[in-house]
Amino acid sequence: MNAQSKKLTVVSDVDCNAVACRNCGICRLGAPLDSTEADSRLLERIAKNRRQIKRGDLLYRIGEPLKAIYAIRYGTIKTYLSTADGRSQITGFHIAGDPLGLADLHDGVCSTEARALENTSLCEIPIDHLQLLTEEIPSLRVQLTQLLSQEVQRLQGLSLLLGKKTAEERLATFLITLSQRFARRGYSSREFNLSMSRNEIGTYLGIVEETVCRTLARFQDDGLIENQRRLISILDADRLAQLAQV
Amino acid sequence: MNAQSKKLTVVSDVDCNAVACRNCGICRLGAPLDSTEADSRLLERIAKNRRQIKRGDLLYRIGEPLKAIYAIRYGTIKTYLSTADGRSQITGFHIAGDPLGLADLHDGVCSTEARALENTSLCEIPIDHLQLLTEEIPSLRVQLTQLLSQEVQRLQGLSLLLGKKTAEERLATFLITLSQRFARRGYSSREFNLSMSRNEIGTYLGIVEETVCRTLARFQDDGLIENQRRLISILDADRLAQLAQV
DNA sequence: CGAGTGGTTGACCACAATCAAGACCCGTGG
DNA sequence: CCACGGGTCTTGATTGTGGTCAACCACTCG
Repeated sequence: MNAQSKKLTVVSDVDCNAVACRNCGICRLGAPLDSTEADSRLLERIAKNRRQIKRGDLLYRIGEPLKAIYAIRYGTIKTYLSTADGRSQITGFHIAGDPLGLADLHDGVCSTEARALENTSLCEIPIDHLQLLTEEIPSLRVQLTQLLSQEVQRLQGLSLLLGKKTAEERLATFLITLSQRFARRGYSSREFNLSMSRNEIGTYLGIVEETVCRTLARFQDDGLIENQRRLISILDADRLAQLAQV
Repeated sequence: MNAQSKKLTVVSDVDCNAVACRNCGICRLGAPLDSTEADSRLLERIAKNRRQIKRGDLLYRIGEPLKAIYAIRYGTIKTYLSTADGRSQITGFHIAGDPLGLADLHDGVCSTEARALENTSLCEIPIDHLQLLTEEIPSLRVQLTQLLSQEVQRLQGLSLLLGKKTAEERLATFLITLSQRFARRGYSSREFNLSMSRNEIGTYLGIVEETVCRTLARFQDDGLIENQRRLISILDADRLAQLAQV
C-alpha cells in the first residue's frame, strides 16, 4: 500500500510537486483502504489523464452535460451560480486536492460554472470511464460518498455563515478556514497569497467588495492581520478564530 | 420490478399511506435500477426498521456519533447548526421521502441537530447494517451518491438565496420550492399547511420572524397568496416564481 | 509613461433588524 | 361554558449594518 501510493504520487517533479499530489483528490481516490495491486495499475491509468487550464478559463458552464469529474493538482478554481437577473454567488474556492463535479453526478448536468483563478492543473476522470472504474474498484464509490458527504458539511457551514454571521465574522471565518486548508496541504498557515480578488471574496461571503476592504482594513488596524493587497499575514489567529464564531 | 416495489410500498395503510411511501427515500433506495429478487428481500428487512418520533423531539444532536441513516416516511424534520454564541441556521426542512444523516457518513459524527416539527415516522438503517447492505447490494452505494449529490445542489441553491436574494425573493423561493416538493409527493401544490413557524421560516431563510410576516402580508395584498396563518394558498404561482429569481 | 484593473476610502441611503405592543389562537382548568 | 395563559403571529416606530455611488489611489503591463 505504501509502494502503491508512492507509484501514484511521485509522477514527475516538473508537473506535480509532492505536496499537492500527496493530498490531491485523485490520490485520495487512488489510495482507498483496501486497494489491491490490480487497482493501483488501473489508477495509474486514470492519473495520467491530465488537463491544464489557464487563468480566467472556464472548466465547465451551467446546463452543459457533465463530461468528467476532476481533482485539482495545483491552482484554484471558483464555482458559482446566479439568479435569473445575473447576481452570482460563489459556492466555493477549490484548491489543490479538492474534487470537482461530484455535485452533478445525479443528473449529469452542470449546476455551477467553474472558472480558473490562476493557471490550474487537474486530473480528469471522464464520466463513462468512471462508470467502468467504480465497477472494477468498489472502494472508489466509498470515496465518492466520503467526498460528497464532506462537501455537504462544507455547504452547511457556508449557509450558517451567509444566514447568520456579520460581515466581520464572515471575513474572520474566511481567513481562518483558508489558513487551515493551506496548513493541511503543507503550505504556510500564517502567510499566504490570495488567488481571488476582493470582489470574489465578497461574492463568496455574501457581502460587497467595499465591505471586504473596510473589514480587512479594520482587522489590520486591530493587529489581527497584515494586509498587503493579495498577500495576507495572520498575526493573531486565536483572536481571529474567536471572531469567526465557528 | 413492479412486483417488487409493490411489496415494498404497500406495507399497511395504517402506518404508511401510499403516496408518502411510493416516493419515500427508503423505497428509492429500495428500487435501484438493477435490483434482483435477493436484493428486494434484503430491503424488506430494512424497511421494517421503523422509528416514530413526536413533535418537538430530537432525532440526533450535534457531535454525537451517527447511529443510523434515515428516510422520512411521513412528518417533517428540521436540521440546523449554530454559531458559538447560539445563533442558529436551519439547513433544511425534510419531508416525506427525504433522506437524513448522509452528510455525516464521512466521519460518523452528527454535524447538525435534527428535530421533529410534527409527529414523524422514519425508516432507520443502522450504520453497521449499512456497511453490510452496501456490500450485498452495490446499487445502494450508487443511490447514496445520487442522494448526496442532490443534497449538495440543494445547498448550493440555499447559498445563492442566503448570499444574494432579498427578503421578498427568499420568501417567494421558499413558497415555490415547497409547493413543488409537495406536488412531487402527490400533495396539493396550490394549498398546503406549513409545519413550521414564522420564526423557523426566518431561521431557514436568513431573515427574522417579523420580516417573514410583513412579506407574507405583502404577498397577500398583492394577490399572490392567501395567508391564513399556517394554511397557505398559492394564487399566482407564475408571478411568485418570477419573484423568486430562481 | 499612460491606460486599465483592482483596491481603498468617504458620504449617503435603504433594507431589514430591533424593540415594542397588541391580536389571535388553542389548550387547560375552574 | 367562559376565563386565563402562553405561544405564535402581526403591525408599527426606530435604528443600524452594510449597500450604493463616487472619487481616488496603486500597482501592472503593454
